[in-house]
Amino acid sequence: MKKYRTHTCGELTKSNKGQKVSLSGWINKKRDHGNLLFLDLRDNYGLTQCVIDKSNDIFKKIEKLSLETVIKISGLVIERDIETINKNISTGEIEIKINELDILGKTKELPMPVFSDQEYSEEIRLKYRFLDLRRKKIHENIILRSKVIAFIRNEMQKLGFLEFQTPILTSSSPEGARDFLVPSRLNPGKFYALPQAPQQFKQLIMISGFDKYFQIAPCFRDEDARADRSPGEFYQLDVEMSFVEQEDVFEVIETLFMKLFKNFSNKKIIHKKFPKITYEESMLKYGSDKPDLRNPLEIIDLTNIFERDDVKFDIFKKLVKNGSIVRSLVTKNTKDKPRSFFDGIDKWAKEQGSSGLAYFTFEKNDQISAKGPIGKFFSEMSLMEIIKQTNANIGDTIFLSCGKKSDVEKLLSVARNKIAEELNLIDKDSFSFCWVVDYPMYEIDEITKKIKFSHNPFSMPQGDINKIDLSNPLKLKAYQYDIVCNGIELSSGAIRNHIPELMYKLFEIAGYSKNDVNNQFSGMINALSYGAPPHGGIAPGIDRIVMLLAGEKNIREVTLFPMNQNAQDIMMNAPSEISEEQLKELNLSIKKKT
RNA sequence: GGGGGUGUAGCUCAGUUGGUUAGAGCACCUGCCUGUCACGCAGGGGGCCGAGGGUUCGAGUCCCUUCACUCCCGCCA
Repeated sequence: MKKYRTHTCGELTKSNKGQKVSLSGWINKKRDHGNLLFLDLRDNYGLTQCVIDKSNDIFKKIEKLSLETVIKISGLVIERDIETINKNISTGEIEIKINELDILGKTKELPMPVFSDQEYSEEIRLKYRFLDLRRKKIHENIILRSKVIAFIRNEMQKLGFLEFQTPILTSSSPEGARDFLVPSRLNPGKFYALPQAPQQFKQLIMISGFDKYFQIAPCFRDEDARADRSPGEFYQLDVEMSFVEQEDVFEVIETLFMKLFKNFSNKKIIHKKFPKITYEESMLKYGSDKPDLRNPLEIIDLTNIFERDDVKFDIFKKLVKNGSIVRSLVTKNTKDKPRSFFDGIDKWAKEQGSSGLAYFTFEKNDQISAKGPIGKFFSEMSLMEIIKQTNANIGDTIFLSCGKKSDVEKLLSVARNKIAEELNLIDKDSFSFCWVVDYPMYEIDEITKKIKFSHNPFSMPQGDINKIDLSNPLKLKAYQYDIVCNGIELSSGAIRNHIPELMYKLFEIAGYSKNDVNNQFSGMINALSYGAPPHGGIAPGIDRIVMLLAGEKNIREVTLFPMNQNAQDIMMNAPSEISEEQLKELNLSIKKKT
């Protein structure tokens, strides 16, 4: 017989009736009736009710045990009377009549309860993460994460992909996020960088002839946190394929995601074939390159309306004359919504740092008119034109934002979500995937006004490779794509540029000389010169996939040991100071704060 | 770097217009209780009201500064 247990706490049923068993686990809950005591024992697998009465000598000892003590109990499996069966747990038909007890691990008074539905502050949860992780919901999330990763590995292998590990200590690269740096002892004054993604390595794997690669890859970026973004580290399903075009990558990912989401969730997947939306269209209709397609609202440009003489709304007209744009959102049949609803939206918009959202509702008595604070500024003809352009009906409301293009996009993008939430337009029981394609190769840096890569500098520009027109770089599109689900960006990817001469030209536009490229991407550019296959890939975020499947809004709910917003691990006390010896060995000195 | 929210018992929270000795539930301790499954009942211990300064006869409450956590913006090829 095993030392600690014959069964787990989740497996005994009435078919085990009469057996002498041993269970080990945590005391989840005690119900002490004075002469009779119930004790719920918990382990990874479930709960089992154990019972003891005062006729047993160890009754007094058990009474004194506090919750979360780890014990081993032995006793007989008893079938419960029908009226005392607990249907909520798998072992609810039976209980164990305790006759032996071993205390395996004592506990101090708990800083946070384990068995409770209450919510706790992040601080206490992260500090005592090992207690937090005993709680049901997050415990199950972490198990789900394990199963999702196992499933992905299995599917990828079935699709013919090979899993490889790439270096964790690598070189810093100039593009992209801030690097985490590691000083080199053997090379004083020099630093390794932790990979932001195995980008160059996965391309090198293709050039090495392995054809199809994947990895559950840790990625490190020293950027500020968000609810859906851990500070420090996260995991990607890193994928790269040789001799492929964009569509080949899409096919693999769609196959995998359909299976994955069907297997781990009951929510419906709205599109069997994921729709493709161009970057330009997405920015116009949704104000964002990660649209939530569960949301039926779409943004429509109405700048032209404010160039008409029969529209008297001078604030917008003046702005439009100076180059501003006007875009709108239409809500269906909202004429009976109280004034407080509309003013609430406007107030909210102002809180977002904008100048607010103007609005009016279409009415019809003798003629079409607009009701609302700015309604009087519009002639009937202009209203009819708005109705034509927006497909609105009488009774619908139109919200207007005016300003600089990027500001209008940003505001209406969040307003779209806000208004849809308020009107309950989003089907929370579904997944809506889409591809965002045709990203521009370059964009203007708003601060330096210089041309820079808008995404990945290694992407292949669209068009015939041999005669790509580089004279107007801002018009150049790349084979660069994102996959989005429910407004969450899961991944971006690209067909890579495998032609060194073309790469030099593209880098030159972004201000890198041939020498810069040779120095900063030496490994890659060198390898591309020795026979590189056309290749491309993608890297979906594992944490965000699990978040979606678990129905969580915060990435820490699916991460075992996350850091807090200031990138500290308050349980392990990281980051921490290091000794003088260590500094000396690394040739470093710390500047004292002034 | 900027903006919002929060901070009161081990935990989750209440605390009126500034006014007696700062409360509740859970947890902990003591007692009672043989069918509970969020067991019940009675009692008890536990507070630098995040910190510092100010206004006031009097501050958990008002003002200023500051710290921590969190959400958002910037940032995230």
